[in-house]
Amino acid sequence: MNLKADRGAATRERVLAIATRLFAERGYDDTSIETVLQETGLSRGALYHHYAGKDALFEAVLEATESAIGARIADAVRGVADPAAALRTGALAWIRLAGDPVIRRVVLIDAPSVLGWERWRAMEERYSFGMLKAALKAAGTVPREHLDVYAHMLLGAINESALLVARGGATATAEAAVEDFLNRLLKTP
Amino acid sequence: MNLKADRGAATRERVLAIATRLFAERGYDDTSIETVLQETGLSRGALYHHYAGKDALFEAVLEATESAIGARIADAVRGVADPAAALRTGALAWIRLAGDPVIRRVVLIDAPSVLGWERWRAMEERYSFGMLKAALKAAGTVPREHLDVYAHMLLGAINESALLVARGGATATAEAAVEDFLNRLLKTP
DNA sequence: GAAATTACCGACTGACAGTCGGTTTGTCTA
DNA sequence: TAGACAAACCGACTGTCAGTCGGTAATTTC
Repeated sequence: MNLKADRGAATRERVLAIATRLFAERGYDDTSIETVLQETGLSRGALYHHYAGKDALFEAVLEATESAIGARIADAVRGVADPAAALRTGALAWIRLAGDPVIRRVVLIDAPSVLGWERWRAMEERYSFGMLKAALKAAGTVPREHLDVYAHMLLGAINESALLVARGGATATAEAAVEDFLNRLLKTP
Repeated sequence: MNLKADRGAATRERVLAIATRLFAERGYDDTSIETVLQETGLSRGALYHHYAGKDALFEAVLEATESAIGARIADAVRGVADPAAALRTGALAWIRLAGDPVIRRVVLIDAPSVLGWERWRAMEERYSFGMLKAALKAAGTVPREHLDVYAHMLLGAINESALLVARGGATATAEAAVEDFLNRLLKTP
């Protein structure tokens, strides 16, 4: 079980890479399985052997993307001791990452409606949202009982500004505004 | 031009009401035009005579919904003199409205991906976002150059908590958290 | 009363996601 | 090492759906 398993894994990876590009370029709806087949050179049967359906393929793309984002933000934050500063650094890193069309289209726009809010939230929990909540807790300026709602609101706010930047807004202004926003929020009242 | 125009308008309204219900119950993708035809008793040709396509129908539904939301929030805020208080009142009203499945599904989940971020933003600008920005400006505690980004972040935050409540989260906790959130944000630094 | 406009009809088309009964090709075991 | 087994891969086929188009009927306009 080696040559064969490897071939399967390689195929899955190839499909994933191509599907990622297509989903980012055209969005979920305007990407046909037909196109994925053409670009990968695979047959219908082969594709459906590896991925249960179009949603499953999208979910795999999303999972890989979220994972990559998580790693890059973790990199940016590494070595920042102060929790509030880490939160700020992480948020700014995330905003800059949102310039990437894959992240914008796949993660910020299509994911909630394709997966449904439930599954989308579950995935976010494992990645960006989870990190954010932990950081917020470490900062210690938010009452325990509001932690969850706060983390949601904060993520919503940051994602929204990320979309704004991604849409061609002024990056510098947005970053300054986000810093200001966070400073106000994280101050002990 | 009366009997005829009236009949047309009545048909459009009937379709709109039924489509609204279907989109809210099943979401955009899982609502087929076929079903709309069955439930309205209309023919294909007639439907496409009134609405250019499925997106156009959805957009009409969204427009009507947003307009209704705007009116209800304006109602809630009417008579509140202090801008900051009005902002708080409006935000809480919005969160409560988000319990409605039509609003949750159509406005918060499907709209961005069906219309595309561009057209979605343009519509929000005319309704909730426009109101929010005006209120924020009136409050006067946010630097002018950050007003736009701030309004976006705030709307993102509020929408997110609205989704949380709509998904069955604790309403009271969420409302308290939102109040706290807004209080921190609106304080002059 | 004729021309124009509007509401409405339904068969048809093309695109697409997903299915299914295969064949081929490595892998494990008796 | 033969033969069972499973995984990778194939492509014709099906059902569903959005959208089109050449109509008819009814009403308004001139």
